[in-house]
Formats: sequence, structure tokens, C-alpha cells
Amino acid sequence: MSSIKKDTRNKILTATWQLMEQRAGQGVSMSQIAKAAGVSRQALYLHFDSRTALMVATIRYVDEVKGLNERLKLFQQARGGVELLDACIDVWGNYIPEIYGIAKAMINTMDTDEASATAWNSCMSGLQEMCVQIITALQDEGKLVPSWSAEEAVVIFWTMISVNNWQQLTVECGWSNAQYIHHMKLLLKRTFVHQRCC
Amino acid sequence: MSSIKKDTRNKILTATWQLMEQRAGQGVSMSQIAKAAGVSRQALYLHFDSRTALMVATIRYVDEVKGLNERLKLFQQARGGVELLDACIDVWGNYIPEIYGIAKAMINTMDTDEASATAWNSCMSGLQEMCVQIITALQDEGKLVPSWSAEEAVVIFWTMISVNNWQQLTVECGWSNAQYIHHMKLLLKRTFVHQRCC
DNA sequence: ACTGTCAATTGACACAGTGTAAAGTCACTA
DNA sequence: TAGTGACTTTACACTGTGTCAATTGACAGT
Repeated sequence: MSSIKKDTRNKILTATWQLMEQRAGQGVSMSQIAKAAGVSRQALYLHFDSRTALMVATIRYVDEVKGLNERLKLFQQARGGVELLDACIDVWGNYIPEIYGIAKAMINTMDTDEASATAWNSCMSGLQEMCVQIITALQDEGKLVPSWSAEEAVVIFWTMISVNNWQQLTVECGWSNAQYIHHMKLLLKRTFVHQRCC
Repeated sequence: MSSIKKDTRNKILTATWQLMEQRAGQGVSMSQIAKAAGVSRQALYLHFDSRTALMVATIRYVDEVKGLNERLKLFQQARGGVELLDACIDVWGNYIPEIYGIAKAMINTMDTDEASATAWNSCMSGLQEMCVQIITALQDEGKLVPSWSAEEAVVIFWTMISVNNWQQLTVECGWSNAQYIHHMKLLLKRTFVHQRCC
């Protein structure tokens, strides 16, 4: 692919991203993206098969630029489960606001579109892996609350830190992001970490 | 309104509801609803101003038929916070699968549509009130974990029991509804109920 | 029987959005 | 100078929402 073509592609991707963030992933048409990118609407279809394909490419692009997995890896050294948990929520909690718009768009189409679901899950694979590591670490340390099996704990952990829950607590309820991070850590520790009595 | 007109209206509402449940709230067009209801597409607009208005009327209709608030009231006698919590999750956890399709449709349009948001919140007002009662009861009994203020606890409680989280755990992760109810109770109690040491 | 009215149907249309197709432009390159 | 690649322009097919006007059929009251 020529560098000219790559430039246009990147212009489209950044314009899509920007519009998605502005509009929180709602009501962004191909015409608007084209206009924002300074290209014709048809150029979009020259680079991407469909609207969905553009969305998928955008989330991959954002993921590459923002590098969630790299941020997470910094904390994946062998450390205690609780420290791992804290680090995970710090990274993820600060990451969400940066990708909220496009994430919302992906989540909205995941129900109907297989490709969207796959793309989003692939971007989240590092985070999912981190959930497993945290629970495993807690279990190895004997700190995992015995009510949960490791599998159950991972699934619940993953559900708790979803973008939808972040949206509910911050956007809907007006919590600051610092509040979100603080309370989410507390919530997860209370749920999963066994406090030995006396 | 004549009873003939009311009959047609109900036919439309039940057809909408049925389609929403079948398709889990995704990709249901006015034409399909009309066909399912056995009326012309235009008849829908005779009874409802817009697609959104039909959705709002449907959720209100479902709420009326299913009577979540009535079910909840049965347990709102003055009892302990923990019993109240268990009862709440029993009722709500068994309610969600019955309204999942239309609930999903409402939640998907809430972001863009004010009327949808208002209608959904209005149907959920009884449940929200129940959250407040549970947290208040726990607080009065001195059982609320001191990490949370009552307001924070209510908001987190409300977030935890969201339809999105139910979907994640059951539809996506394959949990049975009984598993959902059991684990959600456990999760909420671990999060909010203070276990006195020794 | 006559008339009015109400509920619903039919068919047409405007509009927005996605996606396809073909012809044309323009710059760079062999 | 001919050719190629990236992009534009114009046009069109299709789906879905929402509006409008003319029409049918049934069921009143007189």
C-alpha cells in the first residue's frame, strides 16, 4: 500500500475516532465521517468494506495507539494478587475515558454484528488475561474468598469492570473517575479478597 | 377510545413485545410488527406517534402486565436488610428473563432518546426504591460496611443488578438464572453487609 | 334507507442512511 | 507520452421511518 493511501486511511481512522468520542458513539454517519476526514464518502468504501469494517478498523487503530496491553504488561510482574488488582483498575480505569466513544459504538453493535464482537474481545484480551492472573494470584495466596470458584470469580470480575458499569457510575451518576477507581477497587477487594478473622 | 380501537392497540403491543423477546430487542422494524399484529403498517402510526412511542408504550404495557412493583411490594414489609436483599434479587432475577428483549431495546435507545430513558426509569422506579430501602435497612441495623456512604451503596447496588450485567453473566457466560441469583446475592452481601469479626 | 363517523387499508411520497457501480480527474512514473 | 493508482463525482438500488390523501366497511342515530 502506498504511503498516500496509508495517509488517507489514517485520516479516516482518526476522524472516525474523533467523531465517535465527540458523539459518544451515537449517530455518526459515513457522510459525516467523510466530511470530517476531508474525503469523499466513496473514499471510505475504497478503504473499508462497510461501516462495520471501518468501526472494527478504528477500534484496532485506537487500541494500537493507546496500547492498553502495553500499559497492563508493566504491572504483570510477579506480585501479589491485591497489588495486581489495584494496578489493573488504575490502568483500566484511566483507559476507559480515552476510548469511551468508540467502545460504546462497538458494544452497541456487538449484539448484531459478529465482527464487532470479535474485534472488541480481541482488544480486551489483555484485560481478560489480567483478570485471570489476578484471581489466580489471589487463589495461590489463599486469599480468594472460598465462595467463588476461580472461573466464577474471573467472570464476575470481568463483568464488574465493564464499560457499561463505568458509564453508569460516572456518566449517569456523576462520579469522578478517581471516585470510580477508588470504589471499584474497594468493591472488588471486598468481593474477592478473604480477610482472615482475628 | 372505542373497544375496537383498544383491541387493535393491544394486538400491536403484544406483537411488539413478542417480537422483541424473540429477537432480543434487535432489528425489529415497523413493517414486521405490523405483519405480526395482523394490521397495516399505517395502523401503527394511527395508534403511536413514532417507533419510539410504540416502544415506550410497550414497556409500560409489559410493566403493567408483569407488575414488578407489585411483586416487590410483597416483600417490602419491615424486615431485616439481608432478608430484603435476598427477596429483591429473587424477584428481580426472575423478572429479568421475562422482559429481557424489550428491556434491551429500551436500553439501546436510551442513550439517544430522552423519552425511552424516562419510560424505562419510571418502570424501574420501584426497584430503585427497593435498593434504597435495602441499604437504609442495613445502615439502620449497623450492618452496612462503613466503606460506603448510603448514597454510594445505593448507586453501586443499582449498577450491579443492571440488565447488562445479567446479560453478561447469563447470555454471554452461560450461567443459569438460578446461578445468577445465587451469585448476585453473594456478591451484594459480601460488598455491603458487614460481618462482625469473632 | 340516509348520513356521518370512526377504524383501518391502500398506495404514494419524502427523506436519511448504507452500499454499489461507472466514468472522470489528476499526479506521479516508467 | 502512455499508464497506473488514489480519489472524486454522479447516479442508483435498497431499507427503514414517517407523512398524506383517498378509499372501504361497519356501525351508529335519525
